[in-house]
Amino acid sequence: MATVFQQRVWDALRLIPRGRVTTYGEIARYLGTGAIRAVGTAVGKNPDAPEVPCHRVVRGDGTIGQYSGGDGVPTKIALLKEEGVPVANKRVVAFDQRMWCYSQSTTNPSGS
DNA sequence: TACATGACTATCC
DNA sequence: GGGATAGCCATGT
Repeated sequence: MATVFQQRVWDALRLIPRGRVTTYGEIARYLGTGAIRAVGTAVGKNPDAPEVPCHRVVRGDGTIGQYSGGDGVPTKIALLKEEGVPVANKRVVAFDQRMWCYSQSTTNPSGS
């Protein structure tokens, strides 16, 4: 049984566009909470369905982190590469540029 | 209700 | 730069 918290986390994952990645902290902030640990737990308990790109979630420092399903981390890396996100040494290449920010989709990046 | 666990992050050595 | 410890919130037993 999935809790509301988990459903919110999975919903946030669906907002991540293909070829882009985000961090657990960003999701936690998007949900309006600092439960980073809880976010990671929720993501790990996701049904692993293609509707929930859990592989697009990496750690705050750009490392792949962990993954459940397939061969684990190797599968996560493979999926990211397939979407156009190069990964080297278990770390996202140009992570800072591929980091997805929910704020940029709700606010004007150009600012005032 | 209380304790232990976890796909994390930040700090200290 | 790398390894270990503490803090954090939600979940499961």
